[in-house]
Amino acid sequence: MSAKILLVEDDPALGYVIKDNLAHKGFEVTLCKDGEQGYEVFDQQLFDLCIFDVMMPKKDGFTLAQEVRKRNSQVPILFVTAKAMIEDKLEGFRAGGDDYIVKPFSMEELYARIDVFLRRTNGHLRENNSFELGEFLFDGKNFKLSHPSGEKTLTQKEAEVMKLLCCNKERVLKREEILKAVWGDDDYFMGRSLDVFISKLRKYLKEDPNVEIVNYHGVGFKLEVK
Amino acid sequence: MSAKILLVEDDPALGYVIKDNLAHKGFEVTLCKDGEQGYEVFDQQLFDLCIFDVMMPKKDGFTLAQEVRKRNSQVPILFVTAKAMIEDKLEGFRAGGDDYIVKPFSMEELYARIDVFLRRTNGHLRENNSFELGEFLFDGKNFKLSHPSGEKTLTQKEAEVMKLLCCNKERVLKREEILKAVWGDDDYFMGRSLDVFISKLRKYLKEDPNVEIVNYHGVGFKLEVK
DNA sequence: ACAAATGTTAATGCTTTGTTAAACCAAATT
DNA sequence: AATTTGGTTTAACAAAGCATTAACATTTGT
Repeated sequence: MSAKILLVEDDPALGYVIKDNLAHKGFEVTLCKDGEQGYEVFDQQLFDLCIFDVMMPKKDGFTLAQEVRKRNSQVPILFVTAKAMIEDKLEGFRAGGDDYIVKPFSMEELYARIDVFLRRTNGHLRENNSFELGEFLFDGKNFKLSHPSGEKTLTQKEAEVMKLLCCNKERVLKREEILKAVWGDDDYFMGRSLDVFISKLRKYLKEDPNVEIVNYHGVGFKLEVK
Repeated sequence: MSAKILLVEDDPALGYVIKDNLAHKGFEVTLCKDGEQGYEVFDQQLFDLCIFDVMMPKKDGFTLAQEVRKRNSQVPILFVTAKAMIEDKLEGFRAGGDDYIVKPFSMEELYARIDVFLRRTNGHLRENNSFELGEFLFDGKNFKLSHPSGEKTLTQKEAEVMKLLCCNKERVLKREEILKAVWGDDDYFMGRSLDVFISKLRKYLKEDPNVEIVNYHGVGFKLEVK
């Protein structure tokens, strides 16, 4: 399954070159021309990796990255920067698990970086599997949902759905996306099964009225924390 | 008692970020800027863990590690490497009980590694593989499981499974991981064999109701001590 | 008001796990 | 070389644990 990459780059020429190259390598690339558009698109799809140019009109790469992170999404982000930028800022992000690449760079270099990230994601290294959800704490690794009032161990499927929701907190996940990610496929019965799981999770989460899985009729679900 | 960590990293920015983060987590970190300085410092204090950057001026991480090994065979060493290095060399070290982490990495990942190491040191007896388990004491080197009420010598396989569980106490170990680690492979019958061993170990452990091997349906097992 | 989508609960049935015993195998012993 | 012995794997069957399906209620959009 080819990795989906969100590329946000304001220079049309460069953007096109990168997209084209990556596409040839078998990646599925979505190109946006500025930070705002980038955010909109990010909000609607699941990506395996983001590549953000740092200097962009409307919304720069760092701001965009911060907004993405607010979503609690764990996608790795690779920054493209014109030259040795403010090292501090870049290092900060690096410590956060992201990386950067300095223009001009060769496609080889870019592949190398992407490779590291994707290997890491699949190679179970990137497992920050703890999520705060209002009064809850969900440990995706041990399937434990804990709350001041008690602790519940979820089943595998429950945990998988929960994790997906947590990774995409405050954002509408399409039914299809969830089914694809957790069930691997999408038919009528799986859809109903998903509903059953949502129902179960809601039951577990009802201790804290501020945490809610809301339905978007005909679209999907969103995990909200007030 | 906070663990003492020796960090040798030539990049000042990265070194600082790591040190700062670890310090916040309650570790006592000593930062050195190159291999030579690192060795001097190592020579004067006892550390619970070393983190060495591989590529450094004056003395690289591997060389430093070899010198350290000559002195003190047991400190775990975590290598930090710029990119997919010569895998062979890294794997060699890994077999020696050390580990490595590839840049860029998140602090979460780093904690996870450190955690594994320090947990391994657990019963403050890293040399003879001793683990405390409630009322039990398991000596992984001599396969002896002792309890106030008596002592039992485990067989090879029993001990291997037991040890793996002990090293990963309070964590869910996937069936696949156990099979890979103990049997080296993973087929249906090995899986059943694992179940048989779990059953045996449970029998041995039932003297202390606070020690329990719990099953995670469809996933694996976890050793819990209440 | 109607059809489609979602919520909820319960039953059904498949898969995984628990346990015991027999088969198997290799090393040690006679 | 045969036999005993200790340990691991296979087999067989019982018991749990879960996801799915079904069935029915409720909500939403048109």
